[in-house]
Amino acid sequence: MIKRSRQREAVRRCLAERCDHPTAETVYLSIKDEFPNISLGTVYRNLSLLSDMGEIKKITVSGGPDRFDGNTAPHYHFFCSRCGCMMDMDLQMQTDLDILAAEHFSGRIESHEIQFTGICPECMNSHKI
Amino acid sequence: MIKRSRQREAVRRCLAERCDHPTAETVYLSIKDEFPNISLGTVYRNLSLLSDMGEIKKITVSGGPDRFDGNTAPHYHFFCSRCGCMMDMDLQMQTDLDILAAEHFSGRIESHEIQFTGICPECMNSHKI
DNA sequence: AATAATAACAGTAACAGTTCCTAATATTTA
DNA sequence: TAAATATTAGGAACTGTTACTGTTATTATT
Repeated sequence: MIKRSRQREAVRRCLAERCDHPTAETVYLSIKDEFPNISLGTVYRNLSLLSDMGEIKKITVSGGPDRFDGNTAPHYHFFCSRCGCMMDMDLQMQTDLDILAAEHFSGRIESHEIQFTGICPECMNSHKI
Repeated sequence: MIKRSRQREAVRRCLAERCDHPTAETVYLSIKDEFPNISLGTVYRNLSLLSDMGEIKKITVSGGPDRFDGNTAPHYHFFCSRCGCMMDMDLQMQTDLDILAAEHFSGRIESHEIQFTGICPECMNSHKI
């Protein structure tokens, strides 16, 4: 039986409010204003709990800590190789990819994820490249 | 100036020979037959060295250690959610995706990666699902 | 071939991100 | 209100990876 907790609410709320796909550490620091002595372990536990319940999404990034996404609707991500920021892509789901991939595959394909890489808009502006 | 070393050759050869996208640990154990006292650090160092030189590719997997791929030609991957194995997909590169994604994006898109998820052929056979 | 220069090594300590443990606290049930 | 128990804070422990150090292997020079 699951009980509600203020800390878990705060984690949930934090992810709902921001769209920058924060890390556990960032969520922790962000919540610390409201709960000065929240534990990092609590943040981790609730992040994976919410993730297991399907209320948030965990995003694995190469060579860095995991990030979390409050937007559970299927969508793709962009990762800036310059500043390391991550953002959602405005691109409809390519459902046909699963079908296309299944043609030469004898297993079962359930889903796919796409991660784009490049230079984010902000980096394009701030530095001349 | 880079000098050749038997250990690095072994790492390179190991990845060239197998197509199961081994982890650093797996490469280490595999090489240990030939070099009984090779250091895990040496394996890590050479894996990232070869990766930096573009001779192999590093693959980041959610909730597990990094894997390495001796096939540097652009291709997509499949990850089995049951046994955790990883395999190459027989699907041509969807280069149009970068163009499509760029339409509603003011940054610069350089590339993309796709990872399919589901049940691998072997798991489909061995267990009735 | 011998020597010098230095890249790479083995071994190990340190590190980052994450999970696990315990006694205390908060939430729910009765 | 009291009992039951999920959750917490805090910190120890764990995993994957990188960095450090003195030694060894490889290459360049003589």
